[in-house]
Amino acid sequence: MQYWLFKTEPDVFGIDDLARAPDQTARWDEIRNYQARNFLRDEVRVGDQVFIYHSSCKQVGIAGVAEVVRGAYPDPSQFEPSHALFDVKAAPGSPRWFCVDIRLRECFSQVIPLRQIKATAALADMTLVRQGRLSVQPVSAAQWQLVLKLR
DNA sequence: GCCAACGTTGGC
DNA sequence: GCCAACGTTGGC
Repeated sequence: MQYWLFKTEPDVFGIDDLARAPDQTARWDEIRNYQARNFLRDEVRVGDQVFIYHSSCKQVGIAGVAEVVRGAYPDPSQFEPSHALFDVKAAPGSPRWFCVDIRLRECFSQVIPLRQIKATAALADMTLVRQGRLSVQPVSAAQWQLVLKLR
């Protein structure tokens, strides 16, 4: 079992939307970055635990925990011509982009601020701190436990 | 809204 | 394969 951090813009789809979804389960889709895609497609497994991170919003930080309940499958949005992220180079037989399904496990009472994570010396090696712009990123077991202590 | 950092595209 | 130009991310 591995740990991950998934980013989202809560104005588009945040942890509250996940909480309201049927069975508190939703497709994690619209990833259009190769590094993130490779993690989703090749390494994210059913049962893996995921931090839900809110970006580009008032309260930037980690909002809660979810669990992967379905492994990688082709992201349907790439095949829909009307979709903003339609990919003309993708075909059902040769998908380029993948998604997974996740279910909410815990919504933190308060978002753990990015500021606080950056201020925690033991978390200085988190990908979140080192590489700001990756939307699917691995989290070590030690980092996972440390972040949970900041709740 | 600014802008740094990073990713992608495309000519050569 | 290089690299300039351009686009996107995302904190502040």
